[in-house]
This record gives sequence, C-alpha cells and structure tokens, in this order.
Amino acid sequence: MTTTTRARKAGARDRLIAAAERVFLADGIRAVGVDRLCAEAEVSKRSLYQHFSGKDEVVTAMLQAQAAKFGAALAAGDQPPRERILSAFAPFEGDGPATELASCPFVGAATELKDPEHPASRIAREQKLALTAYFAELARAGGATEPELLALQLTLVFDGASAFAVVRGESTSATRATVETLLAAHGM
Amino acid sequence: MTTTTRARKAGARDRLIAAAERVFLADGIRAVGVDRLCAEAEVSKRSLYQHFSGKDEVVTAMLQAQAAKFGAALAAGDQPPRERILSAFAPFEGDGPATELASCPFVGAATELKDPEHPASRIAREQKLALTAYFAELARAGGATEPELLALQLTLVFDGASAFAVVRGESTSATRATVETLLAAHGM
DNA sequence: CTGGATGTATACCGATCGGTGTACTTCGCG
DNA sequence: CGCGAAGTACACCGATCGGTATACATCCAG
Repeated sequence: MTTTTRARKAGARDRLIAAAERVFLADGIRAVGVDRLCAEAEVSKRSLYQHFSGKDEVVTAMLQAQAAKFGAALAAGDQPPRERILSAFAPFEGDGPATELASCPFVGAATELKDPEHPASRIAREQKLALTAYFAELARAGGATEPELLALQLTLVFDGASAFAVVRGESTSATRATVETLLAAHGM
Repeated sequence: MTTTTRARKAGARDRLIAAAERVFLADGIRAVGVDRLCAEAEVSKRSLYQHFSGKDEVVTAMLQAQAAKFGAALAAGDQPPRERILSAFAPFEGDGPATELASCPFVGAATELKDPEHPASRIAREQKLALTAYFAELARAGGATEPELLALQLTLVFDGASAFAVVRGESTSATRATVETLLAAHGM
C-alpha cells in the first residue's frame, strides 16, 4: 500500500482519468484544455495538480488505463487461437458506421504528440509491441508457418482498419477478409 | 486566368503552402501557430490573411498540395499493374528507420482535426477513396479475381504501414510480404 | 511619373493556454 | 471533539493562440 487511505468515494484521480478517456479520445488531446478536462471530471483544477505533475501526466495515465482495458479485453474468453485472433478485430466488424472503439487511442496519441520521447508515445509503442507479441503467441499456438511474420501482418491490418475508420468514418468487411486470407496463407 | 498577375518572384501564397507542408507535417497542425508558420515561410502575418481566410484554409491548401503530389507520384512511370501496386508501397520499404514519407499526411490530418466536416478532413477522405479507386483500377487491369475487395485490402495495408511507421518509428518488411500475399490470393 | 497591387514590420486585440496561490469547506478517523 | 487529509472555488500569472489595424516599402503597368 502506498498510503493508508483508500478512495473514500470516487477519487479525484480516477474521475480525471475517466474524463480524460472520454474527452481526449473524442476531441483530441491538444484540443482539450485542462480547464475543460476538470469541468468534465467535476474536479477542481487544484486537485488535478495535486494528483498529476501536469496535463502530460494525465495523458500518460489515461493511455495506461486504455492499455490495461485493451489487454484485459484480449485476455478474456477461452477460444482457440484462430478465434482469438479474429475477435481482436471485432471493433472493426461490419460495414456500418464506425464505433468509437474503432479508432485506436495509441496511434491517435502518437500521431498527435509526434514526440517519440513523450511517455505517452512510449506507452503507445509498447502497446503495439505487446499486440504483435500477442498475435505471435497465438500464431505459434495455432501452428502458423511463420508466426512472427503473421503477427506483424495482423498488426498492420489492425492499424490499417483503425485508420480507415478514422478517415472514412465507417468500417469495412474487407478487414475480416484480409485477416482470413493472411491466416490461410500461414496455414491457419 | 483569375487575375492578370503571375507570381512575380516566389509568391507569398506558395511560400506559405511550402512552409505548411514542412512544419505542419513535421510537428503537427495544432502544435504550430500562425506566427511560427509565417516565420518559417518568411512571410508577414498580414500577407497570410490576404491570401487565406485563416489557418484552416492554409491547412486545407497544404493538404490539397499533398494530394496533388501524391497523385502525380502514382501516375509517374509506365510499369505493369502489379509493379505499380508494389511501388505505391515504396515509402514503407525496408526495415530501417521510417522516412518522412512513411507517415500519411491525410490520416494524420484527419486524426488531429477530428471534425469530419472540416474541409481538410474531406480532402483526406476523398484522397483515400481515390487511392482505393486507383488500386481497384490496377487490380482489374491485372486480372484480379475480386478487384474491389483487393483494393480495399491494399488500402488497409497502406494505412497500417503508415501507422506502424508513426508509432514504431521504423518500417517493416512485413508490409511488402502482406501485399504480395494479398495479390497472390487474388490471382495476381 | 504615378497609381495601385503586393508586400513588410510591428503593435495590438480578446481569448485561451498550462499552471499557481490563497482561502474556505468537507469528511473520516483517532 | 478535533485534527489533518482531500477537495472546492476563484482569482491570478505569463505565454501563446488566431486574427486585426496601422503605417511604410517595393515594384510593375498605364
């Protein structure tokens, strides 16, 4: 335990992170000022700077939270490798208008921040590495001929589908078709 | 002709657009103010507002310029369809550190702007549509079994490779491998 | 030569940016 | 009860934002 106290009610810190997930991902990191972030979190500005060193740290914390959620979502369920891979692409399923999950927060943050040394950029990079590693593990378990290559390819398609959703505002069934083609090409 | 005058020397307008391509793409649209943009273009602030209605219009004009360049690059050369497709992925070639061309200006702008009604977002969308159409045309010419699907798939990989470069700071040879797998799957 | 377009330099505008300082309240725990 | 941690409200800071105003220089065409 870091301190004796547990969050009494909701905790200003958690409310800030939750608000950051909502508002930064929806409107962009640079587009939202700390004033609006605090208003959205129903937290005083002073509290923000008691929990974080600055806006950048809030951004970093919210990306970390996103990473945790995404990791948990991947780990859930007990399907065989091939199905696990396919369900990683669930957010991009269907041809309809894109869901909010379809735009990857990590590439979004990295794009907006530019600076590769920014802690949030680091998290984004690590997250993509982790995704590729996850795919590689499943590819090996599924008996793919070249698991490392397949993992890289799936990552490409994943990010491509996300970009597609951002730019076009809709998803495409070509995503799933591509994944299946790649799986087949590696004997899965 | 819109007016009787031709640019006497270099034209403040063109210098602004050139500077915008440099600085907006390198550091981000929101990250660069009009003051710095003008300084970089060696143009007075007053001139900017004589040629453009505001920063947004400069952004739009620079994306338009990017679209023209990209279109011209695709149209150049006289290779057969399959080779044309492969050379569209040239910016992502090799495993080394990513070149500046590897990060697509259109998905970058759309990501940063968020607003799909922004003129620049519109250009980004149209540009991606055009890229897919271009791929589809080549796919048909090359005798692909499902040219429309292949075109969509290639667009996914294109944007995925761009995102990969942005987040990881390097390119991957998996891009070319993926393109070739997809081409093969469609009988090209 | 002269008028008008095109440009520069610079000061300025209100708004907002990220971040602080100060003073007051609320609340759980010993 | 009373104390200290945690939080709020709000005024304030210098810097920068996008955009405007004013005044002066340059240059080509009639």
